[in-house]
Amino acid sequence: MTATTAPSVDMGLSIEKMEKVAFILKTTAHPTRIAIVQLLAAHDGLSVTDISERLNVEQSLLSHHLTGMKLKGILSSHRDGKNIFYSLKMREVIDVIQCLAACTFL
Amino acid sequence: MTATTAPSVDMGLSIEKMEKVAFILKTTAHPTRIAIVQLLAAHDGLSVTDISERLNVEQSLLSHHLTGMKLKGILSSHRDGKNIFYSLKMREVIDVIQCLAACTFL
DNA sequence: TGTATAAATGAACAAATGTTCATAAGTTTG
DNA sequence: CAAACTTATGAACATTTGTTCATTTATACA
Repeated sequence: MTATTAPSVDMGLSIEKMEKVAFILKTTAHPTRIAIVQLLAAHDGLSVTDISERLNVEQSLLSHHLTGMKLKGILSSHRDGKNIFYSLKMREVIDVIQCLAACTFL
Repeated sequence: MTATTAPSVDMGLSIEKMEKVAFILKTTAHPTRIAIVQLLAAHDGLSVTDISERLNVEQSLLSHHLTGMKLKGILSSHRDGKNIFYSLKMREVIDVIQCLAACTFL
């Protein structure tokens, strides 16, 4: 994105809120990341290898996604021995995905 | 995105659905586009200049967003005289935005 | 201590996105 | 038809995002 001012609106959502919404949408809008959210929604606290195997995504790439999502507040993690376990921090994200997933038109 | 296979999952959402969800999230995940959706959710069928003025976004840039969103099935449009009026086609998108917008933690 | 295992990191690169600017293409009206 | 107005388009460019690969860091365990 190049230097630009956010659009101004008179309506429901404030600019800041809109940007936060956009932020959440963006950080989640990727097949792998959505799969991660879903997986963790069902089984909280999985190790990287767990996730990697279940989703069939290569270690390094997965790690990039995970650390990114953690950085952005979507996930949290803690080490236990050799493994690092990830969990959903921002559980609200699930709602959005379920909401869209439920759409019949898809 | 470079050549990659989508992650496989055993869970709720199929890969195709997940990609469609990602698609919707992505095509909407932008402050201006979210603002457009919101605006059209409230006032259906606005002209480009209308939108441009209300959102304070430059004509050409807005047009790019609008035609993109139309191309992707989010919006529809029809010409009436000099003006072209845009409306929300995929109204489900509103739900997602409202859902996120309502989140108190934002 | 050395080896294996688990995960993160960083450089390099490819591709997608967002933006700007100038210009074209329809439409109305004098 | 020409001038004014409304919207689209396309090239150029900057920025961001996604991916790969090689390497490093951290931990466990023989």
